[in-house]
Amino acid sequence: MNSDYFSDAARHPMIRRLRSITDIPRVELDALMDVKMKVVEIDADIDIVREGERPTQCVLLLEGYACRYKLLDFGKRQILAFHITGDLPDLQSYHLEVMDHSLCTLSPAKVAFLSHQTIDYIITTYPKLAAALWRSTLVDASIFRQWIAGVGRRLAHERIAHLICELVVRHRAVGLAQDFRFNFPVTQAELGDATGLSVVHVNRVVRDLRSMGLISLAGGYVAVRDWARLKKTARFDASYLHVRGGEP
Amino acid sequence: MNSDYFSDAARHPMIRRLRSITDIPRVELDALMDVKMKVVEIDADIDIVREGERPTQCVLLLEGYACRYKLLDFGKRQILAFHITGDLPDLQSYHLEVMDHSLCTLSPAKVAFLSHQTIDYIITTYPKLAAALWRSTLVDASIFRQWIAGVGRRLAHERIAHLICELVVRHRAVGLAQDFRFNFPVTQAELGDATGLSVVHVNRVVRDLRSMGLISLAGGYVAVRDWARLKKTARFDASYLHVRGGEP
DNA sequence: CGAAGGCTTGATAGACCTCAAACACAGTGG
DNA sequence: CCACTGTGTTTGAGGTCTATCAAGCCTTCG
Repeated sequence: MNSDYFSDAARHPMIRRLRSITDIPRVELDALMDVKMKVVEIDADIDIVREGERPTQCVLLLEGYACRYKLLDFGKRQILAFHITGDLPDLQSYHLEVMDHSLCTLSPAKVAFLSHQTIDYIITTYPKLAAALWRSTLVDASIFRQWIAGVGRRLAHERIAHLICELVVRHRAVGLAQDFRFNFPVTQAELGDATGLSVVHVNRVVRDLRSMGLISLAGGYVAVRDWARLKKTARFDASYLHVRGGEP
Repeated sequence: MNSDYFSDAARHPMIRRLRSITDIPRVELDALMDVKMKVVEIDADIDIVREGERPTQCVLLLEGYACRYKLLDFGKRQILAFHITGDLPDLQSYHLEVMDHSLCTLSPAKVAFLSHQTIDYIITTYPKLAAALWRSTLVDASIFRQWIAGVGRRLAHERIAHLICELVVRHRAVGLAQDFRFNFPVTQAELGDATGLSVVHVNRVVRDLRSMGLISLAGGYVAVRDWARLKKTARFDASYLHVRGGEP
């Protein structure tokens, strides 16, 4: 266990995350900080949980990127969500026994494992934390809905711009993108699997967004060059992220 | 209040629904049946809640079809979910103050309203019901994930076949499609908005599925003619619906 | 330095869209 | 009873966004 993370509520990634979407009383925060978690370092491109498995614990992402995905026929893949520091990417496994998708690191990552028993204890003891955890899965669901609308009805440029807008807001909500620049260790192939596009097309769209002066994307980082115009081309409205205080 | 619905647990739509995905002790079921709900009849094509609103109650669908949708620019629309008898289509509003999408009837419907206060009472008093409600929103989220994969990576024929497979299983799970035939008061335009396709293309795909002898679709009803082949063309696996006892 | 993975670009192809119009059917009213 | 209207379905034709195939380039790393 790393005291850097867990000694101080302001630095506890899970607390930052939960507090970004809801208010939690001090007592319950303190209780959460006392929870024992096994911390593990994991390489990039490692499946943490696989579709069909029956996990007995949930993952808390402390550092790095992860994604959820489904595999389809003919090697096709659909990424369902990106996850960043503080996220609980498979909290649903607490109630849904069998994984209906897989969870995979996209970069070297540090994660903590929370046993379902522990979650049980938290939920039955701390009503506000219980509410916060439920709410967290509901925010995930809201993002899923937005993604359905994206792949269903948006053009390629809008989809990719929208995804970047989403990640900007989520990073900023937990204090990880001060100047509209943040870690983004995602290949163009993965971007394609997330947006339902081919690598080739992703590449062309990214080239366009770059040449329009909206973003720069290289070396595992995104920097937003023109937030207003990026939002406009994405037709982005952050309210679906249900962040307290709205878009930063 | 209609005693037909609420006098007997086996006929209570919400109880059928919750029991289809999880186990709930008798005491809590009885408690749920005692909950007061205002029952209202609503015409087809009426918005029950709209994006941006802050509802103080949740909807329980007693009869009829409803859908959740988002409106996009240029009159584009994306349907996010279909809802049938027993569903709680906007339960997430209990924790997410502002609606990020709208809820609309697709047929004449009968709904009951559950105030957030009532839900509060249920959750704080009956832990198994609390778990069941959370689980219900998690099943919704699982369906959203499947839909992302559908619009993102599946061909038109697969998408529509898959949607019908999903509705077959969901109807059967609550006893509403004995012989693989069930109510489906959905226009082809709405089918298109759900699958991310144009009306014209939906029409052609439906024509194909019909001529392949997989389904018949008319007069507000779907009948599955060849379940095995329909599943195969959809590449359908019901596990994402997290129905107790699996696919019927 | 060779291998591997990721990025980039060109050319061709296909799935699906848009436009347009005809058809079917139920409800309405004279 | 029959036009009239509106909504939903169906079909044809042409167009486009995006996929696929193919290949070259760059960077990283053992």
